[in-house]
Amino acid sequence: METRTVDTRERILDASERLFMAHGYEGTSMRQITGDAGVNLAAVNYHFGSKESLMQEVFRRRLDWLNEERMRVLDALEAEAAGQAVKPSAIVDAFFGTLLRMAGDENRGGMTFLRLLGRTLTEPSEFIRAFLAHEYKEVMDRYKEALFKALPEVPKAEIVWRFHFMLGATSYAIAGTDALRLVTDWQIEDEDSTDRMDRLVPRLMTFLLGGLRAQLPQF
Amino acid sequence: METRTVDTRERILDASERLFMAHGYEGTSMRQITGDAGVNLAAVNYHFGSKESLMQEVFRRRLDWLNEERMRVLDALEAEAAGQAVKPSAIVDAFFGTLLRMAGDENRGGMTFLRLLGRTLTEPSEFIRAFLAHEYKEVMDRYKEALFKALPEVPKAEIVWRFHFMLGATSYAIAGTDALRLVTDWQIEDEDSTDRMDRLVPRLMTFLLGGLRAQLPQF
DNA sequence: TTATGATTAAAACGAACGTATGAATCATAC
DNA sequence: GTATGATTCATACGTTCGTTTTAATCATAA
Repeated sequence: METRTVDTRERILDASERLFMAHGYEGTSMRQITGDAGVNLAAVNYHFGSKESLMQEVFRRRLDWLNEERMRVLDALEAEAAGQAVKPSAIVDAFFGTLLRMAGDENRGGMTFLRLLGRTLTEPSEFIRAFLAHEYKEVMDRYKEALFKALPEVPKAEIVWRFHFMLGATSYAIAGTDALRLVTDWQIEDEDSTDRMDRLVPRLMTFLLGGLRAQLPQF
Repeated sequence: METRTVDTRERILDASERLFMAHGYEGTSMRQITGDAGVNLAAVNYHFGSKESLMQEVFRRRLDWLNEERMRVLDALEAEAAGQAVKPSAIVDAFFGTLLRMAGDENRGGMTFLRLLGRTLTEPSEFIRAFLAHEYKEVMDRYKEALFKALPEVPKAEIVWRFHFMLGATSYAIAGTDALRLVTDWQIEDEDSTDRMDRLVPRLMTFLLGGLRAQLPQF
């Protein structure tokens, strides 16, 4: 009962991750998934119950670790700061850097999962929206509070918005690592695709911090 | 042949814009669209040929004006600069500000279209990706060149990436004008929803320019 | 007023969808 | 080796999908 089950479940989850990333939830059929995974059509309903539950499991498998890691890192930063405010750059790196570094970790989904996450955050079906809101709530609240403390001179509403802008920039940065040229037909000459992800992290971080710390707009 | 046809076409386009925005392309059925529009099921295929062509027309109806307007504004800026480089803030406002100001113009789709555009940029089906790439190519190239000229000390690859980050932040800012709390459960207290859009423009612009002009990352 | 072309309407098409069923096959424990 | 429960398999169910077809209805010009 060991290897068969585990293999089948994993194969389904891997194929789903790939296909949901490429074609979205509604655009991916169970027959594509089971065909790609090389398992029987009925296997998804046997192991996961339904397509919706499968989608949730695809996310849970990755997000559980990601959000726990984010909590751990922020815990460490706050312990180190010993009551003082944590630097904004450290908070941003803990949240977005931890996410981006998943791209290099194939065991945690790598680029495929990141791109799936990026696109799903803007195309949420009702059920997945509710699911993500629940999965993310705790972490979001922690980081929000940390930023409030780190930037006491910036109004809270402004911080919330800027966090949201950062999410968007990051989402596009991920989703568009090769989709960039698909929309814009741009090319970045002197880099091959392995370099690109390594350079993306400092590039994006610089951009995010520039935006986060920008001078307040005048009303 | 006048009012009937035009009405039916417009009613279909309006309903499609709403429904595609709310549920995505694959998640919206022709029966929902024609039901919502109050027209016969066959009307879509009669007037537009297919669901794909309908989707393209939904975008063309709005993007044609948007991209022409972006061209006009940039033309004016460059004429005014008389050979000198245009200020980055002016370029960013011409591109993103022009987009955001559509939100207040109900005749040009308003928030509904903006949110549709925002979500579609990250969830493109193959056919719509190709369509958008074609629709946007000319404008993108113009603005890219303008930014190269405006920021000669920043490497071109860096500018391309930052443009992409700005697109992402803007897309989220739009798509999330009320979806923010759906993912994060955040609330921005002291503002009602009419205020929110007006304040969003300067907020986002500040963020974008902060990111665009951030000090270069150290490799 | 009648002929003509454009539009709408009702109904049906085959294909694909997510899911359920019951038999076959597997691994394990006795 | 046989019984038992877990898993896989082939197949079918009922729905819904985008599209097509054919007839009815409308607006307009002769």
